[in-house]
Amino acid sequence: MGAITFSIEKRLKGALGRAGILTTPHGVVRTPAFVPVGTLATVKSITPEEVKALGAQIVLANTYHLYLQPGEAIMAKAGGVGKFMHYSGPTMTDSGGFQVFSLGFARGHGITKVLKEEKAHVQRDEAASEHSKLVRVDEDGVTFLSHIDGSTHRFTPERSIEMQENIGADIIFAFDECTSPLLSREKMEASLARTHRWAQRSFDAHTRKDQALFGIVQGGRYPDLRKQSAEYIASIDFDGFGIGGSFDKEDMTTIVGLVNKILPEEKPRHMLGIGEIEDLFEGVEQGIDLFDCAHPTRIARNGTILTAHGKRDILKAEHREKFEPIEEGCGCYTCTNYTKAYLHHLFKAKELLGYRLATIHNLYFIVHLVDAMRAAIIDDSFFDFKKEFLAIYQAG
RNA sequence: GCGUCGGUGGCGGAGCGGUCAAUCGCACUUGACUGUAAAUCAAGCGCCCUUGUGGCUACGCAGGUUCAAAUCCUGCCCGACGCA
Repeated sequence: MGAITFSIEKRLKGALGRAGILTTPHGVVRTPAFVPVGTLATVKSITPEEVKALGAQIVLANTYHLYLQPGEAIMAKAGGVGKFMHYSGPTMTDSGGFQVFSLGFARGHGITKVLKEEKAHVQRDEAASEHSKLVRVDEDGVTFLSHIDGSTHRFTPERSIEMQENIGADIIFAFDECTSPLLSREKMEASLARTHRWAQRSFDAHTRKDQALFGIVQGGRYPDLRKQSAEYIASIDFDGFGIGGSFDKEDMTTIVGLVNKILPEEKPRHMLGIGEIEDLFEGVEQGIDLFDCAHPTRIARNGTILTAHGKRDILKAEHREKFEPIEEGCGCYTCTNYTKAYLHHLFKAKELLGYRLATIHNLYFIVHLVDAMRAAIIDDSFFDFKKEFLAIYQAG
């Protein structure tokens, strides 16, 4: 080790949760923490200074997207993503493995990585392993057609690591395959075995010791495969771990708990791409230290505002004359300065400021919520906090 | 006063004898969004119901022609422009 250190400050009694401190070359992250997603070296619509100001401690960017534009060479010349985007805090990059899914099977199937009950009846295994024309997976790696211009590109574990070293984040991830939640058992097994081989190759390819490398646990919705994956990935000396892949909404908690019971507790665990309110509580309880998720920023741009009383669609006419903050008592920049009526107007008019203000609020909300979970672990009130918060949130 | 063009659903604007309850855009309503191809996408949008190759009322108003009219004819009302 060396790039990062992780220490546990307090454990959650009766569960796997913990409050910790993660130290990176660019600063400290108090965990559990929510990591805003800045795919293209920008958290869409807001500045890095605003990201910091709203309370975020670390940002995650994406290798596939940065590789396509502006290109890893630019990142390297700039002195790394952080410097390039003028963000001085800790950073991490995803390996591009998620794009195997998002540009592959997910495309055109209307399927997201977390499968909800209502959708479970649709074509469970039917064509579930097919990828779109943009992605082709083989043993050695993945061939992508650029979603931008259709040109062909090749990712292997070695290339992913090389690119991530050029991009230069503090924490990087092994190259994996994020599979569809509809994938059959048989195909899941094959994919998992390959992801394991890719994990070892990623580990072997990693040379920059000022960057931490996290291995990724897969296994879909199969508990035994998840267990097997956790054991295998834990056997490699990664600096930390990501839990990736797809889940059935109902048993995500169980699977995360099962995995975290196996992963070494002295290393940080990152839940990839999870960020709905209920899921964050479950994840923290089950021992997750970091979460990244595009959800809060994306729904913000689409007009959905997170509040303690549930989600609100700012586009609805009911907000037209509400000259009050989105959320009473919220300390974010948006709520302390602007009204629902104003945001409603901005969204109706498709004014850029609306997207900014909504993004600032949603990120503030979710970052502070996870911070509050941390505080609750420390003062032994996590379960009460969870119960009370969710009761109000889910009541709408 | 004469002439020309035009009056279509909340708005703009198609249609110009049947397949039109009426293309399309906007607006509006609802829903989705979980390691970001997303400032995006989907559905609905005359009224009624036993929800259907269902009924009813509709394309300025009133008549007429036709098996059939938003679409053709006549009159009236209204608007724009031109000429007096």
